[in-house]
Amino acid sequence: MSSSPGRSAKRATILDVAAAAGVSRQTVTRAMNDMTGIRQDTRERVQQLAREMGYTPSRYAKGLVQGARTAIGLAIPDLTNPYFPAFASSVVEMATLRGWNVVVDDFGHGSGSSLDAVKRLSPQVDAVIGYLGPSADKAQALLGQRPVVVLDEPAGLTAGGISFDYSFAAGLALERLGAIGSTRLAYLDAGPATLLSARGAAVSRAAADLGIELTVVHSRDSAEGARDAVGSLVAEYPAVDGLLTFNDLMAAGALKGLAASGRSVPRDCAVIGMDGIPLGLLITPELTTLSLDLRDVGRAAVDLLDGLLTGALPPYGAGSHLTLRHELAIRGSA
Amino acid sequence: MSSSPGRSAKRATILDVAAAAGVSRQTVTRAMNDMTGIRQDTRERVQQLAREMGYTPSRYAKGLVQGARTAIGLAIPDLTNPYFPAFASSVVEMATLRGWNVVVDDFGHGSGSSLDAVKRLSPQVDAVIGYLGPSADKAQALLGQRPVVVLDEPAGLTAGGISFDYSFAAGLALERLGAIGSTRLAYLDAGPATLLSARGAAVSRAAADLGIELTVVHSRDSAEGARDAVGSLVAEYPAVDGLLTFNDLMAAGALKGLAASGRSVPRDCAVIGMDGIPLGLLITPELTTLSLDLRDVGRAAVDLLDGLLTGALPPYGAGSHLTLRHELAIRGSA
DNA sequence: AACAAGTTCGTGAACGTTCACGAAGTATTT
DNA sequence: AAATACTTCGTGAACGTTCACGAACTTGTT
Repeated sequence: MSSSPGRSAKRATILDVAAAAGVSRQTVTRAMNDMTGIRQDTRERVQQLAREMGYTPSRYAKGLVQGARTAIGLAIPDLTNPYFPAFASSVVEMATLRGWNVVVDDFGHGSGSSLDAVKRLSPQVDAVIGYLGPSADKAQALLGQRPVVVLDEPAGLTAGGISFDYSFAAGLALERLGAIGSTRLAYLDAGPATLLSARGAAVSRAAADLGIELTVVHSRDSAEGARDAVGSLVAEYPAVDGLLTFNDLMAAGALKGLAASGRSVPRDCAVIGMDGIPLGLLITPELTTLSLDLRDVGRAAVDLLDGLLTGALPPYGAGSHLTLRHELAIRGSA
Repeated sequence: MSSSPGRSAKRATILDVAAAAGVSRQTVTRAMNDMTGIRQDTRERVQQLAREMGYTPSRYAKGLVQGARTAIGLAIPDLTNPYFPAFASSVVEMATLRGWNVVVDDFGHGSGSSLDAVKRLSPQVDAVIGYLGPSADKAQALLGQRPVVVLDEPAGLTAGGISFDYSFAAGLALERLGAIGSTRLAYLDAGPATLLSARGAAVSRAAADLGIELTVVHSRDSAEGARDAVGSLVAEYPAVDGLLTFNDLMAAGALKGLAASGRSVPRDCAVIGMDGIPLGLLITPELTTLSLDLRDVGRAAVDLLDGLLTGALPPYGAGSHLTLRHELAIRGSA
């Protein structure tokens, strides 16, 4: 059926090219890899022939004999949320510095869970860094001995991990809101209303400890979701004068929601985001946020993985888990 | 020197595990891959042993015998510019649908050129999609027979390509600016002042054709660069009342620059961006832009690559190059 | 013309795994 | 107790490449 010329069947191998050129394997190797010890005209003839036959050396055979280049997998929930590319960018940079390749899998297209991502990644990589969520332990099991660095989950489930001190962050935010006189506070969490995120839990606890009234509302993890949720929030709870959000993207949406409801930020209602992505500096007002240096996070993840891969760091041991702290970046919104 | 226990030296192979367990290769294979035909207790014993010895099957050997999974490389100038993750997200999604893996390389860390990225990618992938710029032909040479889909470059240099009809886009933008009464126009290009980008050339030509006055200024391809450049622009050319930018990120910066200079958008000066990234909806005013459906771009790139890989599409032939058109998304800024 | 030195090329082995098949052992039936 | 069926395991071959080494050919020197 296919009218494509002499295709399919099987890929051409080095032996096919050698036979066609009337030379040996080794000569073809020399021609393809620009090695020495081959006459110029044969080199060109072989290269030409290889091109015509559509020959490409098998990276598997090559890797087998030459020893492995290390490749790591990066499992990301949603490249559409600007937090993750910022993180990914830093991981890719640090990995490239070490000569590693990075295979990226984005499991946010409704196409599945982090576990599916790890399954797809598994045959191609020596290790994984990712936001794997609660199924991190299953991912580790899937990868066997290969190290995994999980972000934003409790220690111990995987070989390595990085988490964040949300109690600390929540304290900073509540302190700031108190300082500027906000007393009727709300927190906008990501995810279904039935489930409180780790960030949400920390904020609730911190508020309770300080005896501060806090309304918790929920929306999808997106700017649009946040905008709509904030619209409902101010309708039901008009007195709200301080808002903390799950992340910066939702804070941006919240800003739009507040504007649509005729509230001025920060005069009527202060807003604090979380994570400190560059987007925060482009919106109006500029976003006050609990900031994280994403380059540091990426660097820390890759450093950890490096230690795990070389064996310098004990898996599951001390030093293989890191806790980072946000700092408060005060800008226009609170 | 290293005090890590029994590490380094060489990776454990399947034979090491087999010897340690007193069984054969094949039995280890059966244990590791959860295959049938093995007793439960030997399976567990082997798995346990493998874990202790730090054994991980070589993906090269596995790939060699099982036949290749296809992996594609994605070469991106700068993951920090929100345009590229939006594009990357779509490529990753489409590739995942086909069961491909995606190796991402970001060459924007000052660490080098697109050619370096392709060099790093080459040993790991079967094909490349990327914004390779003018050195696309060299990249193709590097990859030999393997297909390359280049974005935003003229046809013919590589096996496949996708470009954009900037004349058409420029026409749309100038028409809109005319319709809302802007007559003293400026265009903010990315890159050094000595070089006019393809986008810039198209805008200049369109303006000349229409007999419209157009001032061209330059800045780095970043929001900050654009903000500063627009500050200088309004200082030197106070009458400017319409601004077109290289892309949306720079438009966002321009908006900040105009605000800092006390100009109201769109009243004092209208602004039109390019590419239609989601960010445009989060800033104030919402950005009028020459919009591209980035999911379409990613889909088109992967479709093209698929055709080239299977041989359904002739390399360098008709149908292996696509030209897409922007459409005008009218929002608040113009 | 003979020898040395350099250039060009080819052959066996190895990389680590899975596949196809056959051998041995164990349970089930007659 | 023998025959059968099933379970568990092992062995040769193959995947496609590069490395180490040696053979053949070419050129230069005495």
